[in-house]
Amino acid sequence: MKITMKEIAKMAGVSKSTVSRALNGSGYVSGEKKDEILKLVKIHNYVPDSKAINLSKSRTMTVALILPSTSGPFYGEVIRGFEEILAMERYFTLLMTFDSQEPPQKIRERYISLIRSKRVDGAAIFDPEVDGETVKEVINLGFPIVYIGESINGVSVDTIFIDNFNGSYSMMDHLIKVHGYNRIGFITGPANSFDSAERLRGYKYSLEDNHIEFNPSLVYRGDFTKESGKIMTDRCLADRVEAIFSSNDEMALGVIEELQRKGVKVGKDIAIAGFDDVFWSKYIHPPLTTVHQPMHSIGKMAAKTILDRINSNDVVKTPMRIVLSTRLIVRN
Amino acid sequence: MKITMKEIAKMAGVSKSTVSRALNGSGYVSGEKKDEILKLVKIHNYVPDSKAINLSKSRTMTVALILPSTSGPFYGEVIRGFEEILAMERYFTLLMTFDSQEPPQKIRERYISLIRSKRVDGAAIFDPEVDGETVKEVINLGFPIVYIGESINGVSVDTIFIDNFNGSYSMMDHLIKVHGYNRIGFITGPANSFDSAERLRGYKYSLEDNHIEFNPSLVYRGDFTKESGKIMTDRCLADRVEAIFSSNDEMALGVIEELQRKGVKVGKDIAIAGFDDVFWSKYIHPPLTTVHQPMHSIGKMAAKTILDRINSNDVVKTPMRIVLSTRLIVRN
DNA sequence: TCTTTATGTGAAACCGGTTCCATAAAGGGA
DNA sequence: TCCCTTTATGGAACCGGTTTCACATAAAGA
Repeated sequence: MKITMKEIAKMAGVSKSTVSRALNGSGYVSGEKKDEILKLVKIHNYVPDSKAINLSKSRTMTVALILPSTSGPFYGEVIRGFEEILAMERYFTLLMTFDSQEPPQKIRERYISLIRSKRVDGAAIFDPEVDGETVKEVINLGFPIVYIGESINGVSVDTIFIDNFNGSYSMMDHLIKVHGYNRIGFITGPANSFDSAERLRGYKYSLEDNHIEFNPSLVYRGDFTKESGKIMTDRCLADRVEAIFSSNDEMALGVIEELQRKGVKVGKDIAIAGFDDVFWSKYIHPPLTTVHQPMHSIGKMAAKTILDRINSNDVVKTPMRIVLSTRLIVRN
Repeated sequence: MKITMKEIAKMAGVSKSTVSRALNGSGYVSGEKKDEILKLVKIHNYVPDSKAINLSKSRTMTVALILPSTSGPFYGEVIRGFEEILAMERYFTLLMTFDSQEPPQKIRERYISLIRSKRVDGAAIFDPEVDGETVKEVINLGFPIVYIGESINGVSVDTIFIDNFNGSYSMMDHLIKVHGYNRIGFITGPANSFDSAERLRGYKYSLEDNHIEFNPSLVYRGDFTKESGKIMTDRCLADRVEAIFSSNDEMALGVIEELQRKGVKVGKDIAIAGFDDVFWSKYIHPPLTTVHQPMHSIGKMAAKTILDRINSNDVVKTPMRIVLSTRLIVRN
């Protein structure tokens, strides 16, 4: 059942070393012996055991992708981009997810121990609420690591994230300049969300640059769920905003449903804009104007960055901060 | 940088064997030595190299999940269910995807070689258009394998799939018995789709059981894309059907959009039903009546089945066919 | 007191490859 | 002809753990 290199060697009347060389094309092997070995390999369907290769080469050709979930509209795209690049370089993707129920400490313990056990050659980590201390601990492991989704300050680590600020800024610019709205409400995400904070910053700066005074009472704290969008709708209506800019599509959907329930005409009486461009945002009624996030590119860049680190012997390579642009999607 | 068991042993003044036993709790180790070893392990942050463990135990604690993609509404759910179960048993998930561009032969070559290289202890394969020959080849590798998404005939292999037939049957039953429709059009998927074929079968049997004659001219060949839904709409209208049952939600959406463009009242002049219950099907206007597919459960069952095979020393265990029920979602 | 039996430990083999090194024959240049 | 490469090959060490086995000692049973 399990044929090893040793047996191939015996059958071919050569040593293991020669079989290894023949298979890898390393070192010298005479033509005839090579043919004979390759013939036997084919006949017996021999495939080297990757566990042995991994050990002796001390690398696994595997990179971990660590993220909060695999469902929902984003992560699938990230995974796809990631896997796409890794597969091209003959690397494998080890997936690790953590659900938000799990205590943060446990989550980090899990992925740190994964990395320390050297089961993977590197890791891309998408841990939206990670703290600086953890990041430091992780990079001190001396492994190729890239953090996704957040700009981590004060720590030397490769990061890849989305330009939330400019995405938000340009959406506001659109609402103000193209549609002429002045009174625009903003629904934030949860307090600890870096993404949300950046989007709020874009909102503020755009107002300022357009000479509209920032009114804190038009900023509503949501939590990225549809439900919170619904809840905030009433308050927006009470404040008589002309447009609502929701910091994600999910809440925008909540707003739309609630408005429709109340008989308010979305897009006429009040305008809605979202952020994310999740895949259903073009299917809802009316289609949602939103900011597209290049999740697929994020996955690809993460993979490229990691491979770059793995293949670079230059240990002291300067960490990079890769910012990917968003794109305004105008629909309604 | 890299501390090994040997060095821990030397520092503790014991042999590797003792360290190994202390760490794994196997065999006898005296209390004091154990404490001393554990102390050193903690101090030096020692974590055994999983590559070495893998080799000597000849298992990897890793299971492959092989599927066509990671994006879209389905696969994320499958992955989530799969990973969820594996993580609980301290197994890892190795993800492998293939895009539809790639020639089928290459795809299979890739995953067969993955399995043969013994990089994983088992694999769940979601390969919708796999042929019987390939499946035979795969199971002859003697590895724990489960095929997802399709009932494979004549081959002894664990399979997990959705009850497309009954899902379709009960939708038809609903349309006929509850709404009293007699003239129902059916839009199929592509010719090679097993799912689509089963749904068509459900359509036919339900007609038969309800004493309505099957009319082949009311079956329209689509290809699961929204576009093909649009295209078929005209023909449905020409044939003056009372209801259209689309074999997936995507095409149903195409139909709805096309009907609305033509000014036909969806739900009044003509009824539409879909299949899949994708995320957005409840958000479109009007909300779509459809058949829910338990993708999350599929992932979970696949993982459980694989783990079961891995942990069972009973080699000749009878293959299982696990059929997961669909659920009718009535919305409009 | 004399076996058994339970406990504790290290040397060495093993998992299945890669790689270093010594050795040797063949070919090429002076 | 002599010396130096280049080509070929096998033995042995190594990667970093696990596991078997032999042996030693202490506790328990007869």
